[in-house]
Amino acid sequence: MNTLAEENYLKSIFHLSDAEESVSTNQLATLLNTKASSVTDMLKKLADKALINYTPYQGVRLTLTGEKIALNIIRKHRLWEYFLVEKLNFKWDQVHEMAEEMEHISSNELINRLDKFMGYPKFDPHGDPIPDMNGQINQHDLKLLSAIEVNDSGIICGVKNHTPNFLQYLEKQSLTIGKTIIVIEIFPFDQSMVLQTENKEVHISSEVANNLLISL
Amino acid sequence: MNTLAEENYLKSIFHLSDAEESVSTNQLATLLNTKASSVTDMLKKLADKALINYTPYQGVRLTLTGEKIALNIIRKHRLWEYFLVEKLNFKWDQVHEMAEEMEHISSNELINRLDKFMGYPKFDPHGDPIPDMNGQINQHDLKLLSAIEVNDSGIICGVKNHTPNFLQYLEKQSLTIGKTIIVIEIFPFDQSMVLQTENKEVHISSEVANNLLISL
DNA sequence: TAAAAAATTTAGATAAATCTAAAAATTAAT
DNA sequence: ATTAATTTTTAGATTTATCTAAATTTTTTA
Ligand SMILES: [Mn+2]
Ligand SMILES: [Mn+2]
Ligand SMILES: [Mn+2]
Ligand SMILES: [Mn+2]
Repeated sequence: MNTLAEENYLKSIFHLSDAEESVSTNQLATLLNTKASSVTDMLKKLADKALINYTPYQGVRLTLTGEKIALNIIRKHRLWEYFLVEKLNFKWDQVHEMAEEMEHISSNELINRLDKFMGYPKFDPHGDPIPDMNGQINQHDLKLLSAIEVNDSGIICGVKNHTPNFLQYLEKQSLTIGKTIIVIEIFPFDQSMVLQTENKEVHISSEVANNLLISL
Repeated sequence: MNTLAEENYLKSIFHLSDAEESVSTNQLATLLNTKASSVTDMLKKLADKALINYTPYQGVRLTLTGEKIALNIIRKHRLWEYFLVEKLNFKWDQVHEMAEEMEHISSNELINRLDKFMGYPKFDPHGDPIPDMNGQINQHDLKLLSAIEVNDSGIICGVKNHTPNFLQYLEKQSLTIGKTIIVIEIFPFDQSMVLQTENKEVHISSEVANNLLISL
């Protein structure tokens, strides 16, 4: 149906999209590790296929069809990540690259059966919601840890940064999905924070606080 | 490491190889649904990479490195087929095309964990042996049903033809892996056969007998 | 064993996805 | 409101895997 390159562009456009602004050529070039000229070429092709709305120099938005396809790829990515962690016992920092390949396995029948096999999980190992077969996402609203106050408490429900380094750091500090934390102190100098976790106090940088998603 | 096209060529060369003769350009073109000239181009590339021994006009053989790679792809193919049938409840005639995609997922760590997860199966849903992580195959020697005599009995252990049509036919006749059969009669006119299966007599064509592998 | 047939390779093109360098358009700054 | 900086697009190449048509080599047949 669509090539591997096209699928990766659609997924990236989806991830860069927000309600207000359209996605720029350079944003895509950065995320996809490619050159702006290559992006322009691909945008023309995706526009020809009616998967994006593209006005030269004005960036792009996904069409409804394009969004459906993007959500299906993300569904596959997250279900495979869940499989790798829950069934094959990989750590949460090991699965992203494998899922980048597996998300392109084409069969929807396969992914729907995998979904059933695992009991229809709602979130992937990084706390990201898994779209259902109709593209519906169970979106709960989360706050960045850096946006909450001293004495507030909450549950870690997601990460913004998915790099193995960050995930390994969190694992080591027991700052993993589902853990409850309380903000004990915020140092105004560098916005670093002291957290009370289930068994100990942890001092984290603002960089870390900026990449942890909390449900209050 | 190797491209998808390269992997498919290596696998095809492996499947077409036998002890005596080398594999010809045309054999590969037929199996891969491509043109002889395309095959020649690829053979040069694989020879440059030292994955095959190629003498123009004389066909090819895999090098030891090439064979290792081919066996690893076949291992992945068969383990994924086993997964699809045993864990996701697909029928044996539904899994081949999906496995054609999945065999190219690169991680060996993944495939080794999948192997463990499933309890180190020795044969895929079609009775084909699954190479272990060192490329060792548990080869038991099977005979074509068409090569055995009246009153001989045996167990169905494999199929030579893997098309959905053939597999669906076998399913319907209860001629599936593990079933015991006895040859009741062979008609000299067309080499068709009457078999005694566990619950009934079945009359099969020589075409069918030519594609069923039996252990005596 | 020479001609005919078949198999294989070479030459030259094409489509997809990428690149560099240059041109054009947009945005920001004086 | 010009000029300067930034962003984006166009033009022209490159790489990979294909293809068709023609040339070459091998094999078969008479
Ligand atoms: Mn991921
Ligand atoms: Mn994830
Ligand atoms: Mn198969
Ligand atoms: Mn099989």
